[in-house]
Parts: sequence; structure tokens; C-alpha cells
Amino acid sequence: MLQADPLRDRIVSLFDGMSPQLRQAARYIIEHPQEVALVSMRELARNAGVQPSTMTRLAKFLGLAGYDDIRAHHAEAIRFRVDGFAARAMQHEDSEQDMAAAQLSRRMLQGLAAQIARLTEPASLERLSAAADRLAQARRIFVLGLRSCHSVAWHFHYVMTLLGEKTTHLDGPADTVGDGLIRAGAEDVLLAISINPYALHSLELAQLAREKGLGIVAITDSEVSPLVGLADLAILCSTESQSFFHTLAPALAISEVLCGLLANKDRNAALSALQRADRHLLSLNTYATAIPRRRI
Amino acid sequence: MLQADPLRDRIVSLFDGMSPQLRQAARYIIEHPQEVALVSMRELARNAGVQPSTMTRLAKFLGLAGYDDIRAHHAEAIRFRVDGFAARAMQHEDSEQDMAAAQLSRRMLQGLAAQIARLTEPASLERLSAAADRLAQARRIFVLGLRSCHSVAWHFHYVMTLLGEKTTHLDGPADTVGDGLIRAGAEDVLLAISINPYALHSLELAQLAREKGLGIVAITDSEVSPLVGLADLAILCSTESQSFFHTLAPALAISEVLCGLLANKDRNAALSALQRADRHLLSLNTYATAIPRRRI
DNA sequence: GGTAAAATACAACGTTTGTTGCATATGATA
DNA sequence: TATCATATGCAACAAACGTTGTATTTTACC
Repeated sequence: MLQADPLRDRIVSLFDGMSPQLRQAARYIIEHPQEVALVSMRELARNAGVQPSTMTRLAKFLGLAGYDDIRAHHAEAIRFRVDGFAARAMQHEDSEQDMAAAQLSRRMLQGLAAQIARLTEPASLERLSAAADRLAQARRIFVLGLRSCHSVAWHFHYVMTLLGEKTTHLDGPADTVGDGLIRAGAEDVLLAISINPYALHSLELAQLAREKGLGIVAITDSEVSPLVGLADLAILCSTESQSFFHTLAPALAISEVLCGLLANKDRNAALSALQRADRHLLSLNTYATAIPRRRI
Repeated sequence: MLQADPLRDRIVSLFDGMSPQLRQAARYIIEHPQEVALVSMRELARNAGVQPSTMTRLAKFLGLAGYDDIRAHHAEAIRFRVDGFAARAMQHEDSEQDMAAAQLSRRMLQGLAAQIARLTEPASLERLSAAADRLAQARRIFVLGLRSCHSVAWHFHYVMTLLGEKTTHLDGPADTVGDGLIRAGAEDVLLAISINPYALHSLELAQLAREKGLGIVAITDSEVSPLVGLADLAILCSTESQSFFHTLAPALAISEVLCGLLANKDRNAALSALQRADRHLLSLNTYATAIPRRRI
């Protein structure tokens, strides 16, 4: 294990002061860290050649409340192994309400960071790369994201408009969401974003696109999402959050990576497109860097 | 995951033939394979939102003797990944272009994850907590985010509409963006989101809000952002990305944390509001879990 | 609208879990 | 060798486990 592991360090440093049985238990735990999380304490004790109570006593010897703390620690290590994030800052501070708020914030943010980091798994990277290829080939990219996924769809579309005119954002008032597909065909691709619960309208439009022969690239939350069946290629993102709501941060990250990959296919073209956009917005006086005087 | 996983494949292939509860259980298992090995069945069922017996029934539905077969399988997967993962990370035998794409993706995602993780610094957490308090006190929250920041503003507003009627999204066609502020006053708060380059219109509206006596909470990208001078309270997020474009993922994460903190102030109220929203959307037939038959 | 069948919730079962108090074994000191 | 403190094994405990049969709800069809 590359990352710092405070519990392991503690076991090692206290090892010399342990009784023979405690040492045997401790040695087994250090040499088989995953097993701790995967089997029961009694079975672990059996495999280590030690009484069950020895495990409990080891935990107390280490200053923990009980064996479950040992197990919880090792389970956490497995959960976070892929991400490499060991930033376990257990510093307590502030008033009660503030502390609760700070803890919730920290849990949420760490969870989000971990989920995005998890997207660096080889399987995800391959899908991202394939999706970027597919989108690059397309004559036109239709971007669809309703309800909570609107933010992701719109952001992708917005960034792409800085690069050129390739995307159409499927959205609009008065039930005209799908109108953009009127002249869409087999040379085009639909980038559909939808997470559980899946907006019925999104699925209907994806189905329609499929029937019209469009390629479909999906950003969704599960291998069993209804979009997976419709799409040629699906990129999966977690939406779990430590709060009441689903998170879209990983989905947004995915869309940003797609934009980055697309821009990277022709860096020079991307650069000059961005400069052109800059000039245009400059001439429209869109941006400011200081507090403006109010218009009359 | 690249490696073959027969049980996972089996779950996916039989998914369509499952009852709703079985699907929910199966979905959770597919999306949280590690958890299966790390927690008890009852806890897994709790997290998946199903009865414990549903897990047993899922196992039998898959042709297994009982739930323990599912757990054993996932434990084995974890045991094998330890050796498999490091080895796989080394053998990059893809094409050059693919590798470049994968590397760019990885760099971008790791950067995003790190930036979000950095928001767990005590200073950021305090600001988040204070911002949530300020927003909770307000009679009404006006949400402003133009151009690239639209996605963040809209997402915040969307989530908040699930909780109640407290927010107004400042947006609209035909230059009516600011109209929502017509009846705004000193009891209200403006949540303004803007990053470099700062949209002139955002700053003008923030200025107007200030003059009308509104409190201002800002999500922006720098201590020297023009919004910092206008706002009572500013939360800072990084927007650096390894690509041509700025990233909004950290800003989105911040807005999600704010939503989480606000919902957490009265968990019961939040829960019942969410249930009410659920019922409403259900009665409108907004969501689906399977590929829909096309409307005529 | 009524009915049969499928799906689901519930409650109780016998196990197994992690823990604890107590009896026994061990080994050092006098 | 006697004595004592520590280390270890054992047995019993409540709690939580995975499972199962039954009651209830939901669904689909006539």
C-alpha cells in the first residue's frame, strides 16, 4: 500500500510491546489487510490461529473501542484504494452546529472528489476516449439533458459553441424540446444525459433519434440505465452523495473531459476558434473585470 | 472494469426480467460492487432501499443458493483486483492517439478531484457554513449565473425547487434576466455565481441588488474577483483545468454542498418536501425506468 | 369492477457475530 | 518453591445476521 496508513503504523510501532498472542493477531492483520474487511472476526481469528477474544483485545490494546473499528478502517482503505485519496483529516473544531455543517460539507466534498477520481479507471478512460472519437466524427452533435441533467447538457453545449457551430442544444419552451431533431439523420450523433430517475421525455427522444438512425452517446449512472440499451456507447458516472440529493458533479466532469478531448483533436483549430469567440464577445462588451458603473 | 465478471453480466442480462424491487437491489449491487463485500446483507438492503429478503430472493433469482454466494463472489473480486490492478496500469498497449487521450482525461479528472478535495480546507468549510446560514435566513433567494455559470445557477435552483419555493432563478429571454429582482428587498439574498471572465451583466445585477439592500452571497474564483467587493460573503473555487477551458465542477460541487446544508437544517421538512415533489412528478408521469413505447 | 396471480412487506426462526467475565495457565520474582 | 501479575482460553451473552413462511398489497386480465 503506497498511501499513509495511520492504523498500520500504530500497529507496527506498538508491536514490540505486545504479548505473543497479540503479536500473532497483529502480524496476520498487517500481512492480510484485505481479509480483515472481507471475513468475520471469528474467521479471521481462526485463520490467524488465535482466539476470537484476542482480536477484541488487540483493538483495545491499540486504543480503539472494539474490533469493529479495525474492520471499518480496513473497509475504508479498500473503498478508497482506487482513488489514492487518504486525506482523512479528522480534526474537530468549531461549535456544534458549525461542526455538524462542516462535517457534512467535508463528507460531501470528499465523496465527490473520490467519485471523480474513480473515473480515472482504465475502463472509464477508454469509454471517454471512444466517446470523443464518436462525437468528433459526427456531422452534428445534438445535446439532450432534461431536468437535473440540463446543467450538464447546457454546459457541454456552451463550451462547444466557443469551439464552433457543431452542437445543437435540444431544449426550448412550449414543448419544442425535440424540434431540433427534425433534420437530424444518420450522420449525426445524440449526446444524451440522463440519471435516475430517468426523465421519460429524454428516453422518448433518444428512442426517436435511434429510429432516425442517429448514433447515440450516453452519459448516465448505471449499466442498467435504460439509456444503455439505446446507446452505442455509454459513459457511466456515480450520482451518490452524502446528502438528500443526487450529485451531478461527476457527470459535469465527464462532459468537461469530453470537451477537452474534442478540443485536443485539433489544438490549432481550437485555439483560433477560441480567439474568434473572444473577439466577438469583446466587441459586444460582454465581460468586465471591475465593478461596472450602472447603466442608466 | 476490464476483466470478465460473469455474475455481473448475469445480473445485467436478467435485469429486464426482474420485478421492480429485484431491480432496485440488482442496480445497487451493480453500482456498488465493493459494498457487497464490505457490509452485511441487511445494511446493504438498507442502503439499497429494499427489504433484506429481497436480497435473498435476488440470489435465488440468479440461480444461486443464497445471498452468501453473492457476497463471496464480490469478496473474491476484491481479492483479485489487488494484484490485477497494478499490473494492468502498466501495460498501456493502446495506440498513440488513444494513449494521449487517456492521459489527458486522467490528468483532467485527477485535477478536478484534487480541486474539490481542496475545498475541504477549514477556511472553505467555514465559508460554506456561513453561506448556508445566510441563505437559510433569507426570505427569498435570487440565483444569478450567466453564460458558463448558468449551469451552476440552474442546478442550485432546480434542487431547491424540490425543497420548496424559496428560490427565484434570474434568467429569461428578451433581456428580462433581471426582472425577477423587481420586488426584491432587504430581507432577500442574491446568490451570484460568476467566474473570470466575469459577465458584465452579472456584475451590474449584483450591483443593483446591493443598491436595493439585498444580501449577497457569491460563488466566484478569486479573492480579487469583482464580486468579492460586492458580496457580504464569497466562496472561492478554483477553475483551473488541464484543458483549454475553465472548469465548473468545483463550483457545482459548492452549490451542491450548499443545497445539502440547507436541506440539513430541517431534515424532516426536507424529507416531506421531497416526498411531495415525488408525488407531483409521479402524477405527471415525468419519469420512467424502462425504455418507453413511443407516444403516437 | 372483480378476481386471480404476482410482488412485496413483515415477523419470527435458528445461526453467527463481537464482546465480556471468569477460570486457568504461564512465567517472573522472592 | 511459593506467590503474584499477566496472558490466555473458555463459555455465555445480547445483538445482528441471513433465511423463510405467511399476510398483505399491487398488478394485470377478464
